[in-house]
Amino acid sequence: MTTIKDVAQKAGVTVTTVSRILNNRGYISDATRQKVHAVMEELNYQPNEIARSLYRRKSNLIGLIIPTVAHPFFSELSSYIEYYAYEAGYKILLCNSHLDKVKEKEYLDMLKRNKVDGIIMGSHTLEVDDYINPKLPIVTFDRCISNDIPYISSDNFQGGKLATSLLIERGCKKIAHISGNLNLSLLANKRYEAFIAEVNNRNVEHVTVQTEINVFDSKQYEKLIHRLFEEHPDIDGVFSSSDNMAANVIKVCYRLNKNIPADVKIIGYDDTMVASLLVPQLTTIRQPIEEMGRLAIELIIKQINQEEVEKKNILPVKLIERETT
Amino acid sequence: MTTIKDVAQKAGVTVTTVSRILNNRGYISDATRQKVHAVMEELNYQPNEIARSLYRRKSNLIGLIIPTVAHPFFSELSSYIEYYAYEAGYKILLCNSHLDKVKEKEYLDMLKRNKVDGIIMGSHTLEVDDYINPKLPIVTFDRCISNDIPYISSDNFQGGKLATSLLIERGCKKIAHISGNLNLSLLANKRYEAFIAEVNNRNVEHVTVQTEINVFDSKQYEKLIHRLFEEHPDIDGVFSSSDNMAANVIKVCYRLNKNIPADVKIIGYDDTMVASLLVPQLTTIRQPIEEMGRLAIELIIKQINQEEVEKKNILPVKLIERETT
DNA sequence: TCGCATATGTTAACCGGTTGACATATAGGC
DNA sequence: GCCTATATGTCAACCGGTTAACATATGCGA
Repeated sequence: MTTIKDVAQKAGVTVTTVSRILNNRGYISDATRQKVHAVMEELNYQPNEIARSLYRRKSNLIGLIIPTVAHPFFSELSSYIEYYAYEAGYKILLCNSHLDKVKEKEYLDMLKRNKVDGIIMGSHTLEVDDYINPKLPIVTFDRCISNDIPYISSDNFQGGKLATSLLIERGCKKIAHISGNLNLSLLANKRYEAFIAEVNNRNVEHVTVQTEINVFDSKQYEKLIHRLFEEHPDIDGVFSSSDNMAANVIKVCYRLNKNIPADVKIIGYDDTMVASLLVPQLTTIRQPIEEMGRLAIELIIKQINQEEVEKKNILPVKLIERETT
Repeated sequence: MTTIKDVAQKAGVTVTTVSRILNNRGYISDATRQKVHAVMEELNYQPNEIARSLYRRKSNLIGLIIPTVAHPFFSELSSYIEYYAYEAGYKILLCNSHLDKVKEKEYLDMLKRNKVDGIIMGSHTLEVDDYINPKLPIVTFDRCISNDIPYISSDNFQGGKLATSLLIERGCKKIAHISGNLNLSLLANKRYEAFIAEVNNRNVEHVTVQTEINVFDSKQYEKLIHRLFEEHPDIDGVFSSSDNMAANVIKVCYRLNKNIPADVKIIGYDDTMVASLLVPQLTTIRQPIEEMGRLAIELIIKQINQEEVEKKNILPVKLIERETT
C-alpha cells in the first residue's frame, strides 16, 4: 500500500508538503504541486480515507436502515437517497432490517460503531427509542419518534382521503382497505384513519385487512385477498396501501372473473414503477419519492452542519388516476 | 465521545486490559471482565471501528457497484448481497453508476480510498479494465473482464435458448428479441446469440431491438415497442431481456388489442417479483438471484482470506412457464 | 519452597494521515 | 537594506484503538 510517506519520499518533499497539497492549505509552488501530483499518479496513490476519517472525526458515511431494498418503494427511495448523498460527498451504508427488531437494533449499534455521520431510518419496529444518541443526526421516514428527531412523510391522511373519496365518487358501495401493520406507530396508518373517517362520513360499507411487508411472499397475499373476496363477495372497491398489494388484488380479481374497473375499482399507493407497468395501469396515490430522498439527505447534512432543521416535513401527495378506477 | 480510555479510567484498569477484554486475548478474571462490561454499558461505549479498521488494515466493507438499485433485478440482488454480507460480518457500500462511465470510475476510486475489503461489480461501462488493482478482491456480475477476476453469471446462452425454443414450440412464426445494449461486452448478450442461433436453426423469421437500462422512463420503452409492432405487425412472439421490458410489451399488446397469449406470446427474463405480479402472469427465465448474491459474497470473502476461487461461475437458469406463452 | 498458570500493569510503537508551532530561505517591492 | 509574501522543512502531538515485550503479583499444586 502506498502511503503519503512514499509519495513524499519519491517527490523529494516532506509529508507536510504533500498533506498541504492534498488539503489545499498554505503556500505551494506550481512546480512542487505538479511534481507531487505526478508522483501520486505514478504510484497510483489514494489517500487513506480511514485515517482521514479518524483524525477528522468524520466518516462521510450515512447509514440507511429500511425494511428491505427489494421492495419497489424502498428501492426507488434508496436510489434517490444514494444519488443525492453522492452529490454531497457522502456514501451510503445499506441495511435491510426485514422489520426484525433484533436486526434493527444491531444495525443501529453497528452504524454507531462505524461512526456514520447520520442515520436515515425507514424501519421502525423498536418501541423504546431512547437508545438513539441525541447527538447523532437522524432523519426518519414515516414515523414521529420524538419532538427532537426530524421526520419525513408524505401527507398520508390526505392520501387516504383522496383514495377513499375517489372510490366513493366512482360509485363504490363496499370498500375494502388493505393496510400495513396498524400496531406499529407509523404515519402511514393515517391512511387508515382517513379511510375510516371518509367511509363513515359518507356512510359507506367497508372492511379492513392488515398485512405485513414481505415482498417475497406474494402467494400469501393472494390467499388473503382471495379470502377477503370470499367473505365479502360484494366488495366493489379496494384501497390498497401499496402498489404491490394492489397488483395482487388485480390478479385475484382476474382469477375471479371480476372486471376492473367495472366490477371492482382498485387504487394503490406510492406510484412506484409497477403501478404504470400493470395492465390495467394502476390508479394510485403518488408519493414524491425523489423529493423525499433528496430531503432526507438535506436534513441529515444540515444537522451535521449544526444548522436548525424543520422537524415535521410532510410532503404533498397526488392522485394519479389511470385505468383501475 | 467515550473512548477506551474513559472506560479504563472509570473501571480502574488500563486500556490494555480493556482492549484484552474487547478482543478476548490473554488472561482476564471474571470479576474484571464483568466490571469493565458494566462500565461500557454505563458509558454506552462502542469501540470506534474506524480506529480498529486503521490498525487492522481491514474495514469489513464491501463496495457494490450496480447500474441502479431501482431496477427490480438489482434491487433483489442487492437485498440478498446485503443479507449474506451482514451474516458474514461485512457491510455494504451502495453505489449506483447509472451506467455512467465517469461515475463508475469515480465510485471505483472512492471505494479504494475507503479501503473496502472487496468490490462487487454489476456495472460495466468501462473498457479499460487495467485500472483495477489486482490485489483488491473483486467479483463481477455478467462480465468476464480478465482471467484473474472471478465472475458470476447465470447460463445466459441456455436461457436464451430455452426462451426462444419455447416460443417456437408454441407456434410463433415471427419472433422479436428485445435485448440490452449489445455493444457492452456483457455475458447477457449470449441470450441474443442463443436467440439468433435458435431462430436461424429453426428457420424462423425474427427481428431484434436494442435498449438501454433506464428504469424511470417506461414511456420511452412503450414507444419503442409500439414502433416495433407498427413496423412488424405480424410479430407473434417476443423474447424480452428483462421482465420489466416484457411488462411494457404486455401493455402495448393490450393497447393494440392483441390477445396474450393467443395473438402474441411473451417471455421475459430474470423472474423478478414483477413477473408474477403481472396479469397475465409472465412466463420468464428465472435467474437464481439469491444464489448469485450469496455466491458473490462467498467469492469475495474467500479472496479476502487468500483462498483460491473458481473464476467462472455459471449458474443454471430455469424456465418458468406462466400465462403469457 | 519452587514453579507455573493466572491476572494485570507499564511503556511505547503503530496504523496513515492532519495540523499547529516554529524555523528557514528566497524573491520582489519600496 | 528592510519588510513581507511565498515556499518548504522540522518536529511532535493527535485521532482511537491494538499489540508486543516485559514487569509484577498472587495463589495453588507438587
